[in-house]
Amino acid sequence: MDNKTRQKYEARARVIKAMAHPSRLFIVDELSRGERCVCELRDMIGADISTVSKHLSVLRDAGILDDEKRGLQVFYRLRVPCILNFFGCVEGVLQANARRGAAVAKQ
Amino acid sequence: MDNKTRQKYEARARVIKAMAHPSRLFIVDELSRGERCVCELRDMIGADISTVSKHLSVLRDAGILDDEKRGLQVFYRLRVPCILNFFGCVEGVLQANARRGAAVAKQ
DNA sequence: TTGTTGGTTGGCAAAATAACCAACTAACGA
DNA sequence: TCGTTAGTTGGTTATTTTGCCAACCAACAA
Repeated sequence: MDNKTRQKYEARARVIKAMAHPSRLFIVDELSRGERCVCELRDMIGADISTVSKHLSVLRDAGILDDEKRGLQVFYRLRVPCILNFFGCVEGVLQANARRGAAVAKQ
Repeated sequence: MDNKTRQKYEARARVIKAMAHPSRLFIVDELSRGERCVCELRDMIGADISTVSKHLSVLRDAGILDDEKRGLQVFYRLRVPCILNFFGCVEGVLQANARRGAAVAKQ
């Protein structure tokens, strides 16, 4: 694998990595229904606000979210809606796993 | 977020996490063109075979790959082709980032 | 100006990942 | 049986990620 190819996959991995955390997946899912401020997300997730803020900046830095400050609050929204397509496929994987789990259990 | 919801996002994150590495992304991409044995992937990736083997088991354990031993070799293949849809969206994010980077540079 | 609210940043400790080497197993051939 | 090849597993070390607390910043109100 040459250097250019390696860089291509590293760039892709940075985007995927940004999604690779339960709270961050929740955020993406929630923002698919419209923008939310940090405090709303903190209430839903139930973690320290600094933790939520860091998750949001991971997603923003990856190019998945945009932020906008209005008054005291900062609102985040999805920048790339196609990111939602992930969920369908991931659910498919999980359901296939469940079926396989059941089949293995029967053996 | 209740416990059941948390578990849902944890399950999804496990699948996404399995993809969140440059070599594993490369493997998924390569297997989209057909099954490959471990040694072929090792040659392409250029890492120790034990490293490649561990990457493959991460993807298999997540339910993304299937493996089959034939003779001395173990062949891996994609179990869930829809995983490829990820790439299109990820490329879109990267291109949007590049445009934004150019725009920021112009400021 | 002072206080308050909403959010970000720095720092730290704990946990998870990653890569290699070494040891091992399985399948095959001589 | 013995050696070889293909791959997996265990162990170790280095790096990254995570989450909280504390300190800080920005916008607004009193």
